[in-house]
Amino acid sequence: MSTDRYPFREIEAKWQRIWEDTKQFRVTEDPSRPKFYCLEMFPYPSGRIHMGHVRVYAIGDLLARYKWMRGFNVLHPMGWDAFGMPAENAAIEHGVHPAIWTYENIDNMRAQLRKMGISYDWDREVTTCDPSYYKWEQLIFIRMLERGLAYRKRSTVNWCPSCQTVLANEQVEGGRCWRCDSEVTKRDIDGWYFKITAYADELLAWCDRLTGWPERVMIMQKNWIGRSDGAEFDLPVAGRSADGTDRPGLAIRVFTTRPDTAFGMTYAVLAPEHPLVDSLVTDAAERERVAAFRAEVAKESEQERLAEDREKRGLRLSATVVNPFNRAEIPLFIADYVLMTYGTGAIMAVPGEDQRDWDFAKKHGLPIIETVKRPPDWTGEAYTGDGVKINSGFLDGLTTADAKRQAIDWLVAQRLGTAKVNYRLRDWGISRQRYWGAPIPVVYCDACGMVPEKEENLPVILPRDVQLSGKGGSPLAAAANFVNTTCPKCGGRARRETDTMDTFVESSWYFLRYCSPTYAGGMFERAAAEYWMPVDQYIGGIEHAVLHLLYARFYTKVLRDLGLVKVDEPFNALLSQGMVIKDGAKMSKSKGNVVDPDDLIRTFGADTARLFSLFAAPPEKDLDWNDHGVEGGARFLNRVWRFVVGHLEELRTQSRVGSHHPPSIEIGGVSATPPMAPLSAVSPEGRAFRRVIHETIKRVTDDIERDFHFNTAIAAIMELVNAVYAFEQASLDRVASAERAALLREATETVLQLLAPICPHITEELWQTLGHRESLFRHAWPVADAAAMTRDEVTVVVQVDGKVRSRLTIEVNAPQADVERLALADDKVQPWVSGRAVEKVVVVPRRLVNIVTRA
RNA sequence: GCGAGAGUGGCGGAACUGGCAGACGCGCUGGACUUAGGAUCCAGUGGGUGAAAGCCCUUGGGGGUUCGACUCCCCCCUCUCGCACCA
Repeated sequence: MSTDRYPFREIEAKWQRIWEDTKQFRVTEDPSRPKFYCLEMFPYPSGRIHMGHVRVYAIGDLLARYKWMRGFNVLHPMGWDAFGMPAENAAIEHGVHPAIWTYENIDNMRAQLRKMGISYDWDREVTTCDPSYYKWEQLIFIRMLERGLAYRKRSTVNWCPSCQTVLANEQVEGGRCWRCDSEVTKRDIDGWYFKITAYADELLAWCDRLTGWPERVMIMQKNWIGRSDGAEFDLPVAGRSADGTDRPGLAIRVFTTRPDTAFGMTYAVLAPEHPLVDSLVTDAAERERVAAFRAEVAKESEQERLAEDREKRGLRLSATVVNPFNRAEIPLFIADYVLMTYGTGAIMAVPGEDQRDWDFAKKHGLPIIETVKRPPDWTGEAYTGDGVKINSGFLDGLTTADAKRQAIDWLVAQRLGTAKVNYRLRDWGISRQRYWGAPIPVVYCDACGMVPEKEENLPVILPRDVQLSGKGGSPLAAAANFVNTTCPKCGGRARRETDTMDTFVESSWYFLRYCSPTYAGGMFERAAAEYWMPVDQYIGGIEHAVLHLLYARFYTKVLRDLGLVKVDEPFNALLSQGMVIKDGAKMSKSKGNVVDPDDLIRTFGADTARLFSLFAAPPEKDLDWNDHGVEGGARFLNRVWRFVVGHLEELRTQSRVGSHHPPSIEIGGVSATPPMAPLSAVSPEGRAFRRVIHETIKRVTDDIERDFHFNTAIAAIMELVNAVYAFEQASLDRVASAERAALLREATETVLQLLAPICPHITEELWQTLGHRESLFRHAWPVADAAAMTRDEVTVVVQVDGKVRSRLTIEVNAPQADVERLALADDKVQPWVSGRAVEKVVVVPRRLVNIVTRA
């Protein structure tokens, strides 16, 4: 590699120091300026940053600095998602206290991030394991408790045997723990829940309103919430009416999205764990069969669940139920394909219109009734499409949609059921049987039961001295000083809750804390939050599509309903960046394809690392890391450096074309250079070059502004630099030296300005070298000069029958007829037209002519 | 199975509302400067054919719409991601 690289080490250290010493990126609320809240997902302090961090923070900094140059008041903070399992595991393995481990890691990572030269307002740094932070979420917990939004229940939960804790549904991916990839098992356990289901509809509705979010993420969230509209009604158990009347004594409540198919119900199914099963069994023998079936299902469920084409297993009960629609008595089963966790845990089975029921019916020899007329060419099994109702009593002849409504109306009229909406979304289980998390601020008193801690006693501080074994059970339970307390209500003896909160609770509101990070009077200062919120641009990995991003949306709505914030949604726009890949695989130690950002920055500098991260791929796509590509980035920056340093004398002698020392105007604290006056009497080379300069400004601005296409923005800057080199050569004897110097100056400054958000150090340095006293980031983003971009002539492609045969250079506004005539007369076109009849000529102004011929 | 997205040179990737396919970078080839260069600069670089001008082919495959298709429509293939018995 290069031996004469620009001195990036000194430059980067120098500017990082200057930005910090002058607190250049410190911001305060300023109602007179437009604000821009730019936020990247804060990191877990694992100890070292990785290339994924480099990428996301490079993207964020580009946007922040760009907006800064556009005159926005930019909030760009950084902090630490500091609670979590790895700290605890480190403690168990190496005997370091999680707090020490965490804070050391934070120091390391902060130092690493500083070397990237990102425009953070470090005065706003937030660390979630600090009691002054989690105090406020304890307070909110109590508020939620008061409103029934936090509650405790015993339930079957996801248990990670490796992490020794409960996981929320969102934290199980394909039956495995999201963090450690262990297979998740089931457990019945008491725990705390946040009632996210109360917001299911609102979360869903906003999915369509958050237009700044990627479609993909919104679809994932919609699917996760999983709203389905249908009906719920009772199937009376035959011979079990309460008092010999029609009113059902014992009945099975079922949920269906297809009430229109009720006449096709030929059996019904309960989940094996359904609580009613016990009261339905008639004798000891059946009880035994049921117990055996349940045991079998429980045993195999975990592995079987993942098996493809799993056979549906079921057991017929002696009890039968009555289909209220047609009074038919039908068999009742328990079967593994019905889940207790969804709907009512029981279904009406309509094999004619449901493939699962069809499979089961075939296996158990149950009748199949079609209730929707099949299309003429139908050859499938269960038919799930729309159509006209048949075999359905009073619904016959209706469309499926009408029949659904009528069936529900009928159920309501008969007082048998109602319309019902079900969600796949479950309440968020937030209890963790771990130490390194925020304590849940409640106590258990023998006399008063569960009692929230008094607000004035908050925060409930996580005790320092705790034995961590990793062997299971909440570690806090063994901390007698912590557990034993007094009841906030009666003053009697009480025990503290020993579970801690899911760390996703901290990340559900950190963006609010950044608005007023040291505020001691509450979670955040109202005025500050009202000024800064919502986040204008959020940037982070797709892996949080339904985790953090859903929780944060929910939590924000809770805070809104508690009267604390005004916004409905925390993040106006989301950019979800792709992974960093190398050699076709995600970087990992086991694959040996890890690139260490420290090494990278040491060898090439932060500017190069950032440049390549942004250049190699558009942000939403995976980035294929390539060491040679990085060298290309370094080469480009060297090229910029060499040009400026090598032409310093010439560049310094001249101010910009059009005006000497353009006056500065102030836009929101940023001094703007007004557009250049149009040039008069300059050489053709000079005009062409200046057009390239201003076209580049437009391209780069559009690429950033329109769709985050930073890779093409960088390509455009590279083209401009190439053009600078070319012009430098070409202009030597053809352009007057004053004009040449002025244009080179304008081009150079433009390059530095456009490159500034991407590579802030080298550009600051060269900007200063050119004689500027003030930081580049106190100068405005350049504005493309429309006059410079006008052209007199354009190249028009001439096609004959769709194939390019020639090119014409013509006046921009040449009349269509002239263009057509010139094209037909062209030497290279002639041979292709002669002997053939010209059928028509298509002229696309300023672009192309297509001559269509016929033999 | 359902849902979403993607298939373009040796590689990463460009191509706005249909209008010169392959920008920019990597790699490679040649040249210049050099004691030397793995530095730098210049030139070339989709495939085929040709001495050259040129011609033909080319955006996963096959149809279609159109003067014109990477772009729009239909069918198929492959890959990635998400959900996965959600009634």
